[in-house]
Amino acid sequence: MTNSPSSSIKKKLILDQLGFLLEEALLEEIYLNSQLKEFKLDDEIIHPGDDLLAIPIVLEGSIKVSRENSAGEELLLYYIEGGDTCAMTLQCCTQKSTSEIRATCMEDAIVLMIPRDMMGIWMNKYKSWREFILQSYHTRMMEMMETIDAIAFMRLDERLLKYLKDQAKLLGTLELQHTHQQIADDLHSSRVVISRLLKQLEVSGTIRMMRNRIFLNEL
DNA sequence: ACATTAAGTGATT
DNA sequence: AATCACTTAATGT
Repeated sequence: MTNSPSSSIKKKLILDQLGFLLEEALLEEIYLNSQLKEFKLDDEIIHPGDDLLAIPIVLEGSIKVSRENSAGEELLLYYIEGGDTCAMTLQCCTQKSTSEIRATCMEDAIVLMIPRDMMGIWMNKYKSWREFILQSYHTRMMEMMETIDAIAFMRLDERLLKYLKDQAKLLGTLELQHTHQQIADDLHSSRVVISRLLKQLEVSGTIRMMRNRIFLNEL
C-alpha cells in the first residue's frame, strides 16, 4: 500500500472505468469523496472479520475473492476486475457488519475506496448508482453460481484446467507464475493432487511446466 | 556448501 | 482424492 498517485491520474482512472456507467454529478462526487489506493501482488485488501469502513471499486488490476474456514483453508469464490465492485463488501457496508471474505491482489492493483456512508446517500440520490450496484450484485451472483457448479459437477482435473484458463485470461498471459501449493489453496485441494493432475495435463500436451511457472499452450 | 522451498513418487485409506 | 512419508530438484545466502 503506497501513497495516492496525483489527482489528475485519479480523475482519468475514474472516467476510464466508470465514465460510461455513471452520471456526471455522481462521478464528481466520487472523485471528491473517494481515496485512491495502490496495492501490490498478494496484498490483502480485505481480511475476514475486518470492519469495513469503505467499499472498494477496482480500477486497475485484478482481485480474487475467497472464503476461509476456521482452519484457515481457502476457497476461491470469484474475481474482480477493472470497473467492478465486490458484492459482499457492499452488504457489509450497508449492514455495518464485518467481512465474510478475503480479497487478495492477483497482480498490482489500483483501487478506489469509497466511504461507506456514501453508499446510502448515493443509493437514494443517483439512479445510475443503484443500477451499478444491482448490476454488480448480479454479476457476482452469476460468477458464484459458476464456481458452485464447478465444485459440484466437475471433476477436479476439469476444475483445474478451468482455473488455469481463468487465471490466464484475467492476467492476460499464458505464463502463470503459480506454485502448485497456491493452486491447491485456491481450489481447496492438496498440493500432491494438483501436482499429479498438472503432470497429466503436461503429458496430454495442454501445458508445460517449470519451477514456479506454468505455460498454457492455448486458451 | 548448506538450508530452504518447490515439485515428484509410492503406498495407504 | 487426500494424506503420509520420503526423495529429488531448484534457489537463495
